[in-house]
Amino acid sequence: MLHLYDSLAREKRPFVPADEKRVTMYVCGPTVYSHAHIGNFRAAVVFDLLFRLLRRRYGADAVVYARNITDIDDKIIKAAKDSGAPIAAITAKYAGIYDEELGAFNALPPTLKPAATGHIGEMTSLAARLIAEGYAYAAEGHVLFSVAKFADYGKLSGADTDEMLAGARVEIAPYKENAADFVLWKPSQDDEPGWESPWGRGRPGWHLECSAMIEKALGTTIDIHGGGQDLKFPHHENEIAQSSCAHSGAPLARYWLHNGFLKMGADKMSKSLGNIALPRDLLKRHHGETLRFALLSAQYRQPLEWTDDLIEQSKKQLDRFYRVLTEAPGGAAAAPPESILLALEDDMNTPEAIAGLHELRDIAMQMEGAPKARAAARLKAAGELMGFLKADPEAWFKWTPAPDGLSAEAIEEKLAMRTAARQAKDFKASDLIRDELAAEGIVIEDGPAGATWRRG
RNA sequence: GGCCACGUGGCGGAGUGGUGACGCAGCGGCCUGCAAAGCCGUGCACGCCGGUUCGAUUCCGGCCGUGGCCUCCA
Repeated sequence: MLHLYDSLAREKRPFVPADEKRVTMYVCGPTVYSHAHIGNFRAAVVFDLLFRLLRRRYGADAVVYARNITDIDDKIIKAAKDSGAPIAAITAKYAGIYDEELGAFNALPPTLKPAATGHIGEMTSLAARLIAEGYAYAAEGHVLFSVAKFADYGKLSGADTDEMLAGARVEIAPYKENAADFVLWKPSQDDEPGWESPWGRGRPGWHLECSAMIEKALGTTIDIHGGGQDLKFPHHENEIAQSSCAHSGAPLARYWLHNGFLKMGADKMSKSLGNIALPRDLLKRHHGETLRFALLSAQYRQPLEWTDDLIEQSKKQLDRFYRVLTEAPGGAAAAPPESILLALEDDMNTPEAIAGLHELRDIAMQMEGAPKARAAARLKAAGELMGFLKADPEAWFKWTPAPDGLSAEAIEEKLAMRTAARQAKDFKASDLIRDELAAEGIVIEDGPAGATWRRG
């Protein structure tokens, strides 16, 4: 039984989908105006893991996972103005890069990737319904949601709007009836992209996008809504308000999941602080799977400090797993052990699941022959459930991100020279070659079947 | 100021009312020509102060510290 911590209920609850034949999950995706950072990827990887767990339990075709693309937004408009490139070119470029880089992290493609600009009609329709029902009002080309009309506003974040506004540093727009009211639709200047609407030419507010896309792609009430903790307020609070009010009080999501942040030193990693690490740069030095392992090395709700040491430790652990696979390749398909499934289904306790992988590795390493192959196959199955151990084991150890450095051929050549020297008992010469290779980051290992090399 | 998290050994990071996480690093040993890998062994950690309890790192209260949200943000 899968258990998930529901941020709205503030407790871990057994997960029971409304319809086992169609399990629905929505996760707030990227705003595509520049490169995503590794913190953005934590959410994507965490919910990719959940997607995998759901697919395993309910069947690959029974899970509908939508991750949106925000391709209309003030930051995108600014990026277009700054660069002179058309908006569509910018959004297509960064949406493509996002998918490509996430693929390197072994993330499965979501079932659906709805884009905001493809749902303008749904958004204006939703806003119009909210006005008709008395939950929203139009003013000076804007459409605003009237927070006072929704009694549950603030329930998710625990926020009291009066209190929050008292201490907040926000300027209150004059057209707002209530300071906490938020924008559903806003007018566009002539040099800004816009769409015709009953309230004049304009564009959607960010929160409205998600509500409209969820309604269209997944339905009135979805099973799981995910995102980062910083989206709780106001974004998810506003989504709940919009969707519930448009649907006669029906809940937007049955389970709300929020992942914790990556930290750089003591601070949250964020674009505004500028202390970000980009997958684009990290992938130049590290295997995507190593980075995925690092992201999953803490339970998803906990903060995780992103450091080089974390990446190195992740690599070393994966090396130990892959070593088993090189020693016992090609085992028959196997099922992951129950203990690892239990850990993962317990609100995605990845550290405990990883401990289970180490246990499997220990068992496998002490075996030989067919039993070893079976144990290795179980390790591989358990790893793959988490999106690990997907690479060819031989290739894993020889993988290098950079085209510079010694080629495999050059290494093989030196290794052959060293083997000859060793056979002649000329250890001085053989050690010299080993030192030379070590200087290039190449580790030599003498095994019963001869010498092998790997990139350390 | 309001709201919400968190504080575990050198480091990362689970978990629990009463011996074990796990990993990285370290140390000792086996193996090896020497290494590497692997194997064996090893280290009385739970922010502070009270309370509840036969017993608390684990429950309750207070304090201190750190971080997040309240403005775009995974």
